[in-house]
Amino acid sequence: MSSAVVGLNAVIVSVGDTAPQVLVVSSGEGWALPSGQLAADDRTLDLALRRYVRDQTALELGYVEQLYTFGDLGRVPDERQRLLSVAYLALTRADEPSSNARWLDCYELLPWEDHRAGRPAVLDELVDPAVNAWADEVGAGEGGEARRQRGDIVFAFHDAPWDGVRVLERYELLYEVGLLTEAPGPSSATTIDSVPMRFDHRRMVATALGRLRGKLTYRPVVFELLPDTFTLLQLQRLVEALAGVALHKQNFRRLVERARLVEGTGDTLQTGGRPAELFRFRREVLTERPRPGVGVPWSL
Amino acid sequence: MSSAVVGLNAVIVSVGDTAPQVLVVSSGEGWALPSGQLAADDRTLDLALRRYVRDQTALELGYVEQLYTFGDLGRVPDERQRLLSVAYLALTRADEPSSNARWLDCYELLPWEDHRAGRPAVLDELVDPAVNAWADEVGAGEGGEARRQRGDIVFAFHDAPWDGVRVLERYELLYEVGLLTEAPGPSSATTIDSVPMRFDHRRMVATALGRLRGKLTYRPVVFELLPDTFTLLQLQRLVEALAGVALHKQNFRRLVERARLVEGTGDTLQTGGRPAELFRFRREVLTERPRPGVGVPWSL
DNA sequence: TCTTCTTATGCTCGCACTGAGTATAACCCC
DNA sequence: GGGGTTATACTCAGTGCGAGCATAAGAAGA
Repeated sequence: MSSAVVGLNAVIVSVGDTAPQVLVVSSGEGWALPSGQLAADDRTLDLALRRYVRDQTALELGYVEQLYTFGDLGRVPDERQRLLSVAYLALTRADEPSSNARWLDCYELLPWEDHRAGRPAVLDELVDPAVNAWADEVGAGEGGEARRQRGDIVFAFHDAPWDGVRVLERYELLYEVGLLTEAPGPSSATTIDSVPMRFDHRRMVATALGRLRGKLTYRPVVFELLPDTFTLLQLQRLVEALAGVALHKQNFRRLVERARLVEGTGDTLQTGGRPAELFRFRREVLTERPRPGVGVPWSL
Repeated sequence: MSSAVVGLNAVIVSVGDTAPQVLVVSSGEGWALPSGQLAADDRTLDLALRRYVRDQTALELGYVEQLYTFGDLGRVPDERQRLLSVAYLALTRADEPSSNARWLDCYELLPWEDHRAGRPAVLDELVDPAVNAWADEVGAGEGGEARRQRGDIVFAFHDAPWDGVRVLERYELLYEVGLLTEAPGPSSATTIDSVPMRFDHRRMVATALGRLRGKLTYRPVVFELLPDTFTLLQLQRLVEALAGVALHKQNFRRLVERARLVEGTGDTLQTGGRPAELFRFRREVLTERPRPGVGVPWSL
C-alpha cells in the first residue's frame, strides 16, 4: 500500500471593515495558512482541523467545510516528496488573532477580484494583453481561439458577463499565462504583485473565496460572519465585500426582507443619519425555502 | 511527519434507459467503486485516477472532478488503520463496461431520491416515523425540535420544499436515525433495503449525485452524457433522471431554446410520433451566459 | 381513407421577481 | 431651520416561469 504525507490547511475567513480577510501565520517563505498534521487519534478530519487551529491560534471555529485536496507533485519545492493537503474553509466572527497570526485582506492576495468600485484596471491593462499573447503562442488556429475564449469567459472580456464565482479558474489562468508565480520569488514587471504566500496557499485562498461566493447565493452563510443583530446596510456591505460587487441598496433590502431571511428586532442603531433598525437572521427560513441565500448578479 | 494510506475512488456516472447509473466492480463485500492507489510517479491526482480506471475498466474518462476526501477513523473495518480516500466524480457516455464491472442503477442504491413518479412512499411510511422517534429520543425540548426541523428540511415533511441537491444530507440523516447501515450487513425490517456496497462507497455515490444535481443547474454537464446530437425529449429525460423529478415538457423546451443552450441541426429523428428535430449543444453559450445550466425546480 | 394514438412544437395567459429610479423619513451638525 | 447622511417606502417596466390550450406530423389499425 502506498502512503503519503498528509497535511491539513485552514482558510479561515472573517470580514473586516471593508474586505474579507484570511488568517495567516508567518513562515520562512512569506505568509502561510495555519496547517497541521492528522494525528492518529483524530476521529475525523474536521476534528483534527479544529484541534490544531485551537492550539495554534486560540480560535474556536464555527462553520467548517472541506474545500479540496491538493496532491500534485511539485506543489512543494522538494520534487521527490508528495505532500497531500486537505484544505478547509472556516468562517468566524472573531477579530482578534493571537500573537504570531494576523488577518490578511483577501483582495491584497487577489486584487483582480474586487469589483466594488468598478472593474479593476489591471484586468484590461495587464491581463488582457497577456492572455492575447498566450493565445498567439499556439497560432491563430483552433487552439488559439480556445485560449482566447477561455480568457473571455473567466475575465469577462468582449462583453462576456463577469462571474464572481470563477475565482479559481481566474487564478489558474493567470498562473498559466505567467502573470503570477506560485511560490514566493522575485516579482517582475510582467507579474501581478501581491503578498508572497507559502507553497500553493494563495491558490487555496482562491478556492475558498470562490466556494464562499457560490455558497452565499443559496445558503445563509453570511450570518456566520455577522453579530446576532445587525442593520441591513451592515449585511449589504458584508455581502458586497464577499461577492466583490456593489449592490443596489433598495433592491437588496427588498430581497432579504421578501425572502424572509431576516426579521426586525424593533431596536435601532445610531448610524450618522436616520437610525437603522436592527435585524436578526430568521432561522425558520431554512424550512420554508429550498435555497435561502442573498442573491448577487451572477445567481440570476 | 504523520502519514496515512491514501486511496482514490471514482464514481463513474452514465445514464441508462431510465436512470443514472454508476460503474461498480464486484468485491468480497458487495459491490465496490473502482479504486486505486496513488503511485509515486503520478503527477496529479486526476491523472492517477484516469490511469487506474483505464487499467481496471478499459474506460477512458472525459469529465472528471474531485468530490470529497474521506478520512474518518472507522470508515473501514480495521479500527487501527486510517484510510484516506479521495473520491472523484466522472462522467461518461460509454455503455459497455468491461468483464467484471457493471452499471448499477443509482436509484437502487438511493431509492428515496427518485421523485419522477411522485414522492416515494418510503419517505412517509418509513422515514417520517423513524425521524420522529429519533427526535423523541432527546425529549420534546430544544434538541428534539432541532432534530425534527432537520428532518423537515432534508425530507420535505410538513410542506417544506423538496431540494434535490441535498442527497448527502439525506443519506447522513438516514444513517443517524438508523435506517441504513454503512457496511454490508444483515438488513432488518427497520432499515431501508438496498444493494450492499463496500465500506462507505454508497455514501460516495450520494455525494456524487448531489454534486451532479447541483452542477446541472449552472454548468452544461448533461451534454457530457449525451451523444453529439439528440432530441429535446432525450435531453429532458436525461435531466429528469439525474434530477429525480419530472419536468413540464413545453417549458423545458422553451428554457433550453431561449437560454440558447442548444441549436437545431435541421435533421430529424423518427420517434413513434411526429419526428423530432435533432439538436446539438451550442458551445458559444459559455461566453454569453454566466451560469449556463438546465434549470430544475430547486434552482428557482 | 378515416380514426386514433403518439410525440413534437407553438403560443398565451397570469404571477412573481428584478433592475432602476423617485420620493419621503428621521436622525446629525451647525 | 438648512444641509448632510442614512433609512425606508413605493412605482414602473421588463423578464422569466408555471400551467395549460392548441396544432402539427408522423404511425397503426379499422
